[in-house]
Amino acid sequence: MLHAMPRSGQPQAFELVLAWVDAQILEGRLRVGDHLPAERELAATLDVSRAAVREAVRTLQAQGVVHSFVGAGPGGGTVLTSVPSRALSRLLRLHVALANFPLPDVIEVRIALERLSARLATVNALDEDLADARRALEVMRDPSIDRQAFNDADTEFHVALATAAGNRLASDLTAAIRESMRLPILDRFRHLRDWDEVVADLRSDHEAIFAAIVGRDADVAERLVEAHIRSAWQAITLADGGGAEHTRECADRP
Amino acid sequence: MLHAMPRSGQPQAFELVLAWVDAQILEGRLRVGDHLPAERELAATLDVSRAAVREAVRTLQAQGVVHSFVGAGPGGGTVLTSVPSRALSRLLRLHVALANFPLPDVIEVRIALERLSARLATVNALDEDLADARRALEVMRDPSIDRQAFNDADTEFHVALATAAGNRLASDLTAAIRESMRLPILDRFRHLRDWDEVVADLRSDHEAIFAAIVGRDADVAERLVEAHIRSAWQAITLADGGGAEHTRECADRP
DNA sequence: ACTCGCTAATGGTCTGACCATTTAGTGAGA
DNA sequence: TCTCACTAAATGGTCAGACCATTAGCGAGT
Repeated sequence: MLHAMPRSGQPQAFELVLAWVDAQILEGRLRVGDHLPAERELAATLDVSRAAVREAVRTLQAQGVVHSFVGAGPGGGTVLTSVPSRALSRLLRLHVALANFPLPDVIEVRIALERLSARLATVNALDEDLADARRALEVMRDPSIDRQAFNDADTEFHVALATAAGNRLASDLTAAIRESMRLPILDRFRHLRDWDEVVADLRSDHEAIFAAIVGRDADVAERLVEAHIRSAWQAITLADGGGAEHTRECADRP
Repeated sequence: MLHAMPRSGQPQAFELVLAWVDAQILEGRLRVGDHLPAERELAATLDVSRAAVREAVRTLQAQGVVHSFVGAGPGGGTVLTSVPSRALSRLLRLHVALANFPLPDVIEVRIALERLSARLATVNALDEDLADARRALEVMRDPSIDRQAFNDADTEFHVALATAAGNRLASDLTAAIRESMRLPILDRFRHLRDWDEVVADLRSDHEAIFAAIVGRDADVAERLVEAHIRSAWQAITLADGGGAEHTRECADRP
């Protein structure tokens, strides 16, 4: 049910390797921090070529399950990791770019997740957990900040709240969603006419959300987060000069 | 910021290919349904080996972005797809198995997502959109149903609601989360003592949720969904005979 | 006891070959 | 002219074997 089957019923060579690793993980023989057998050894064990093993490793790497290091001894080899956020980010980003996930859908999910995070942060977060969020607020207070830097600090604020909430899945998804929307948001930011007005609203939204969380008012925090995300999205979609509508997410990386 | 850098500053060969594909997608030159250049051709274009291209393709495949077909002509080649749900499922399943995402965290996110889906389904879903959910309800009404079949119908019910809600990201995430919890849930099901009582509760929960949705009462639907998920989780975690606690997700696939 | 250098093991990469599958064209036969 | 079988080409799938850069560990020499 899980893996795509090729034309015939035979699993592909790299799927054999994936199935082997799956089984090891499921049966608890492989845990985070453990080393996979060396590529040549695993290839010999499973009677496939080393190329097949490497393709499987790439698959696992794309899922954030392993990370490879060159060199001999304990420092080298392919190790089970626990960094799913990068993998989630890349996956979401690609599918948003392909329009498999329409942005309005993403926004709704983002609201649901950040409402959860706001509530959890209100209940669980200690003061030092909120240090990152506080720092992001400081950065956004700078009147001379440019649009990209503001957006990055904005992202950091929301991700910091999600992290402070202590729910790993929620925070990783939140980070992934923000990352997936980075280019579309920057594109709309660029076409904003009343930037100063928008950024003032965003600033006060953030301050109010933060105050509600440190004030331990979960209901208000939840409500403010939802209102903030909705109004911000509306501001950069409806109020733009119309230039963003037909602008395909154009690459601006150096 | 996105891709892991190897030891030195040089990007790895397969990352060159990924970057190229990324750029094509971002600039709109590659859309869903389009063919990637043939592996040999792409290798020549980017001046890397075919093995490197294949590793990149495996990465993209793991992200649900492409699917490969053997053979010449339009029927063959590697094609951009839009099936992120399998990729999401596998990613979540692995990380749940590795305990990178603790199950209680997953449950909280699931509640947030399904509350959203319930609300959206109440507002958006036409009657025919709910046919799958209705069919799953029928299946679960069978008194002689075994635990695995019940769980599969249960999953189908929740996923059908999410699909009827019309939010692709929410439904894909819901499906992925259910899939990632399948083995842990089945394991706990197996150790349940008062199965008949639990299943009766689940049945009535589902019927009530469905009634609230067709009755267009979003608030009630949301509330019922959250209560249902919480009570079901509590029933299979707290009320089990203690056997599930130390049972590592043991494989039961054929 | 310390240092230097060698060796082995690792992943990273490339080359070149062969296979199975599929399409498209081509030619022989009706 | 049409039809069918066959061939050729293009595709991904797989493998074997080589070489490289990096790293850890060991051992000889000081």
